[in-house]
Amino acid sequence: MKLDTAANILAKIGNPTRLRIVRLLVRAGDEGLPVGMIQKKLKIPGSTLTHHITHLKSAGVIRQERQQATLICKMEFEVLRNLVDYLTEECCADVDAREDAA
Amino acid sequence: MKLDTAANILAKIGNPTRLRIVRLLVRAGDEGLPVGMIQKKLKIPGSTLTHHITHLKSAGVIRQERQQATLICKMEFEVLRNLVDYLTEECCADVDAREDAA
DNA sequence: TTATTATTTCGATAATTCTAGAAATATAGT
DNA sequence: ACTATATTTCTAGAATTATCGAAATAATAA
Repeated sequence: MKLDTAANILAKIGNPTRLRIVRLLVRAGDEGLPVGMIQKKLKIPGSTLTHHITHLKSAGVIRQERQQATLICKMEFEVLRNLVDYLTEECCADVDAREDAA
Repeated sequence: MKLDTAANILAKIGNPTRLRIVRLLVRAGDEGLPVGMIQKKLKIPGSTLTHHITHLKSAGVIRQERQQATLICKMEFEVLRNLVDYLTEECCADVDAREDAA
């Protein structure tokens, strides 16, 4: 994973409201959760919620699928997993500090 | 780890310049790296670098220790590890979606 | 105590992000 | 066609963050 990609995802889920959305969707599993249900739980205006959903989608963290009149938000678990892997590698990198890699 | 704490750390390391700083410091290990060395590698003005270092310190991601005339930046590895743990728990949370937890 | 190197603080501007009301669009039922 | 529900788009103001030059401070050596 490229540094800028990782930074982008981190920045997106680094917003408290969006991190709450992510938590909800992770717990919802593969079934996902309708936008309306997320709104109900977070108690924020729809336009604000859409704003945050747009950010999460743009970073590839979630996707949306229509089911009749309602839109279901689903976690892209692999993206999240890749991010954790990236951080883990960074975190546990060999201590024999390479001089390059900036 | 509280959600807001995690979100704060994520937001801080979600900036590309700061993520580069973190990478450098992780690779530098427990010895850390002087501010000047970081500046040399990132090629950014000192005041800009200080700005980012201040953010990372405020989130507890790094600390600074003086060694004579130079300030050494060091990674707070445990904080990073805790963050990864938090994300991993979120990521691998039980699929039997709890109705609470928002 | 003057000079030098290392780093921060100050201050100002530009850029981005957040928030949310109002209007628009989409889907489906009557 | 009309209504209701679900969600987004538009828009604009507020808030936060990023950038960096100039001046200030810290530590040390000459």
